Amino acid sequence: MPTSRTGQHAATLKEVAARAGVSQATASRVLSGHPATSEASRLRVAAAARELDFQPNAQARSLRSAHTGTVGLLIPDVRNTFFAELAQGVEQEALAHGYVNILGNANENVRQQDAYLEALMRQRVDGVIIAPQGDGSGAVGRLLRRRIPVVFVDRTVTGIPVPAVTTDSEPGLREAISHLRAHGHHRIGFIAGPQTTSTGRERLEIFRQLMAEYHLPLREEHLFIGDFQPASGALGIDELLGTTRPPTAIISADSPMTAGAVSRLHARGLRPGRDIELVAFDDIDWFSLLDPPLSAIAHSATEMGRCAMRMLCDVIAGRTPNSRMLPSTFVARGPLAAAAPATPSESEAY
Amino acid sequence: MPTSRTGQHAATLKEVAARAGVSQATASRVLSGHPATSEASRLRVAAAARELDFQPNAQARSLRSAHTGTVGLLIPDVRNTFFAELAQGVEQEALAHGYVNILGNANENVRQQDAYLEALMRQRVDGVIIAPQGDGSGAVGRLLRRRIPVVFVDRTVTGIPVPAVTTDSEPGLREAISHLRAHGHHRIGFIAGPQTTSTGRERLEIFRQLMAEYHLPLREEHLFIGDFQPASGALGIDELLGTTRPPTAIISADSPMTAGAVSRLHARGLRPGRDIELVAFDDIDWFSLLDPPLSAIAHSATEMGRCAMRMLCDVIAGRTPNSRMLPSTFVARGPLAAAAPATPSESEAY
DNA sequence: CGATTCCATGGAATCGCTTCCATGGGTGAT
DNA sequence: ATCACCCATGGAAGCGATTCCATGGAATCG
Repeated sequence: MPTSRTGQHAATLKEVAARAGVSQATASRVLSGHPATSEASRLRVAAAARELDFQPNAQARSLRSAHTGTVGLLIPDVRNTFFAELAQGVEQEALAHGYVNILGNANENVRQQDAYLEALMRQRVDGVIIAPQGDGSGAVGRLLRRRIPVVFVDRTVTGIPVPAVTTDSEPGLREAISHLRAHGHHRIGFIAGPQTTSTGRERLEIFRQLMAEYHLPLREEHLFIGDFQPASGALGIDELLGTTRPPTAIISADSPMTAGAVSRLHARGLRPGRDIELVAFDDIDWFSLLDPPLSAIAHSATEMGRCAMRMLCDVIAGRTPNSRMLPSTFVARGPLAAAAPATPSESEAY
Repeated sequence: MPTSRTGQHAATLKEVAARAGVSQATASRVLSGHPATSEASRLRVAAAARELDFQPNAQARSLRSAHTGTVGLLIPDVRNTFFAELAQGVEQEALAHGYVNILGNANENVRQQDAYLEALMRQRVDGVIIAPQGDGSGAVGRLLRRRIPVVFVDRTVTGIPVPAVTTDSEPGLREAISHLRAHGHHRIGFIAGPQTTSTGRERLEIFRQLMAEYHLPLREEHLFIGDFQPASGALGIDELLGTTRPPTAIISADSPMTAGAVSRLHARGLRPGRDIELVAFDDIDWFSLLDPPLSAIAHSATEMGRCAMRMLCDVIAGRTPNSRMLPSTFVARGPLAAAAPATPSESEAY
């Protein structure tokens, strides 16, 4: 059992060594698993450490050995379920690799992102996983100049060559649009994310291409650029429904905006899935609890997080992992889940 | 602009001092805002630091000065919106006080909680905010023995005298039960949280007392003990509805269990708020988007987080802040929002 | 004008740990 | 029995900052 130390200050290696009757060097070797130790000293040191309730000082250790055993994870918004799950994925994998995770929340705000990155650099984290925003002009650039291992997750920054794990939004969006068309929707609106983020740009771009490919008319007034936050989803609904020929279906580029959109539709007395079709990017558990349930484009946040952390381990180890794209799939629910008249090929697929 | 250093290694104070043509001591004083510095050296050092893109090494600094500028926040589940918001609150306040926040996720698991606490102690955080579980026998006890500043948030551990900010669940539950009774519900079920957590125990206890106080019959088979996770909410529904005289209303002790409960009710073809009344503890934004919307007991997670962080600052400063209880309120929605026949006093309150 | 005070400064110790290097005893090979 | 080798060990040098203490020049006072 831990001894009667009053706990005034944490025990140091020196004290442990003294108590075990060995040198500091030997004590250090035992405690950090160095092979060149004898059974005898191993036992003595282990006992002393236990008795003194010894916890190595991570600061001192990393000051000397140049790595800290911590990694930083910077996400744009903890309250966004997608990123919360992503964080959980990173964390699980980090723990498995013996890393501690410092989670920072940029609040969809470049300044706060940079402030956090500075803090992470000061903490000398061994690597950083970041879902970046803006261009690489701020702290992201400094990170790279310092040769700190970095992995991008979910988002990227154009022109910055960093391994990334992202979602291939194309298959999910394709299926969604194909479903919508099959169900008779020709005027499809899009509530996009901020064009300062790669996902914001990319999903909008793919949407445009697919609309063209499926020969669906796209009016600029059926596009709304939001900021990935709930309020802008609500605003998007107002804008899109205020047009002369409003869309009959709307795709929203992330779940917080979708929440805002659903809320505003309710306020207008419209029910998504009945009076107007709504498809969300990101599949959040409560979407299926609405009545009718919401169709969504799903991709695994947890898997993305785990993957990013494994990649970061590679970068830290000096390797250069390839970027990865995880698939997205369309989850048809409510009216869209019913068989559509004009798409025999897809129905046969099941 | 930052100079042409290749960024091979981070600049050290020594290099800055050399470039500025002053001693290390002076450079240190300038950079840490010590008053005893001349205008001249202040300018020279600042310039040198900027040119070398100097970032003080937090490890070295805290090795010497015994505080690290980091605090730890340990929550049971990031994916639980309540705790995500709480984390956001803590983080905002921490940032405002110049602290960086290491967020740990215990996953509602005592072992993982203890593993994280060990890591935080190794990192020599200046303080810890924790929503604890279990008794104080594990790492929580060691934390205190080490005299590391600790604040409990949301939950507490009985017998451990640590400042805490918690929710007073009584007013919210009282209003909820009073509303339910006014609307003719006499058989009220309860899906409780794990009895290893203070909130799990407390909410159940208060529920019992209030049922007695309102002269409502309480059957043990209308109580289900879950684990604060979605699956147990679903299980709770099965158990409670499997009784010979099932409850007409159910209160669920947190939002993930509520999500599970709603989901299971759907699967059974029942709609909460219509076929059976359901009231959630924790008010999550999508509750109001269901049809009919879900009534809930609300308390502010963000405020709780901010409050906890302020309290932790007090503890770190050597003060002994008083524990605080934040109020809970009942948000009546759907059928429960309609005026009830038999409660004139409450209706008049508005 | 000489003495006291003040303040910016540099030298050097220190925080707790890791790790290089030299040492010495024990082992296996010849 | 002798030599080479191996391996556990201790001494000591840092890692990069902060901070105490002594110092010397300028400013202030009598």
